[in-house]
Amino acid sequence: MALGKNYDGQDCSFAKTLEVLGERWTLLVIRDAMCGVRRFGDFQAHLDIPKAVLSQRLSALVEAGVLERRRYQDAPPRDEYVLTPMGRELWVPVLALAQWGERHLAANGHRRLYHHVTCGSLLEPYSICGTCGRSVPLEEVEVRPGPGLRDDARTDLVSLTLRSPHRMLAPIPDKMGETPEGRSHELGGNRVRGRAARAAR
Amino acid sequence: MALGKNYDGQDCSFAKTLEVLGERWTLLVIRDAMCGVRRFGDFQAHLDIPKAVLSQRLSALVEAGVLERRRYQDAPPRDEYVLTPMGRELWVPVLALAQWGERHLAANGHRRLYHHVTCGSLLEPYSICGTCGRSVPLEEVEVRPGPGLRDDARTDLVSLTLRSPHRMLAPIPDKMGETPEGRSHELGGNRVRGRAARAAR
DNA sequence: CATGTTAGTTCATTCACCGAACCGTGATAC
DNA sequence: GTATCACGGTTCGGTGAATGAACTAACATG
Repeated sequence: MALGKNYDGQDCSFAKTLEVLGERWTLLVIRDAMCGVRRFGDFQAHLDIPKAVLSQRLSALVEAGVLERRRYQDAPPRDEYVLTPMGRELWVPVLALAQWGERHLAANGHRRLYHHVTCGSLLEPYSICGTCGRSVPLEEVEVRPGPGLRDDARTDLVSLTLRSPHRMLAPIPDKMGETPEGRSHELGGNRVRGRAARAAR
Repeated sequence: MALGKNYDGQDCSFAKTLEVLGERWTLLVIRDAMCGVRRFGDFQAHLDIPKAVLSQRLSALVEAGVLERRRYQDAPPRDEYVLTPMGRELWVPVLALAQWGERHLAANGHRRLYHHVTCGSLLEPYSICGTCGRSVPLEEVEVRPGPGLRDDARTDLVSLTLRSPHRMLAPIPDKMGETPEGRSHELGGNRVRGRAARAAR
């Protein structure tokens, strides 16, 4: 619980919302899920979050109906976590928070640009497409790297994938384009290899 | 800090946003400020938050530029906390989160309804007025109690004020309409008297 | 001068987060 | 077949933040 249980008389749904979304890491998990992150290891490498916390957050979000846990492989049992329709509706507040941050906290220019995938236009506030004038749902959005992303040293699979334009909700691929070596410096985590073998069969 | 300091390589402003807004209680403080709560005691009584935490959150929000601390009385030095323009821009994400919660988490119907004050229409997502079609800024919004608020037992000044329609950002009044007595049951906090004396001079 | 009000701070306890280590299951290497 | 590795967790001890109660400061009231 994000705010103690004594909420019997609390008067607005905002508090209830924060009970579901307000804990540390939770909104970042949701944002990653919107970008197509589905697997435990990808969340973990990209967010650099303790596994125990990630596990608890994923379970809580499944419990709350924001994520759905889905078996995608039985051999070693593996699940992935995907947004439910209820979770996808969080696009509005998530984008609004992101755009607020871009306006007021991004010193080096925007880091992520959100485009309407059908016409390519940049999204304006409220997820409104500058060309169509319509409000664009998450399914029609593409993230592109912005100028503020220049010096991004992260080497995890999600960060690498998002260095190119990426359709929201489209799964992060199993591997990247075979960067042969010279990547094992940094702080030990963030390895990219591995899934290639299983995926190749 | 909401998420540890190791954010050198973090890739989206969303994380930075959550460093400012993501801590426990912070968004509730902002939401209260949008409703016109300005004084330490009113925040404290309405949110039922430990004073130490409230003090820390208010200072952090002032530091971040979301709130402005403003002396309103010198006799005993007293400050009030009001939203800056940057803080007022948080209306869009705050409303979006509130509306998401109302849709998905409010079992007994909506608790708060947000109306465009000039034409009276209910606000749609993105703070768009159903009648005008324009996006409505916080300054033109009125909160009204919704059907889900039926059994609201809270007796603090803010809750009492919000039982009637209230213009957003309009300060919570110093006192209510003299409910003579019969209010000192409950759990000890939440007293309403007191400010009448000073205000009357 | 005793009491009350408001906005804090201080302090001890409790709780959540953290990182490291460990575990279970299956795949791969030898 | 056995050793090793990858993945997705769980367990556990240490740390830091949240909590609630008590205390303080500055003034007002009676």
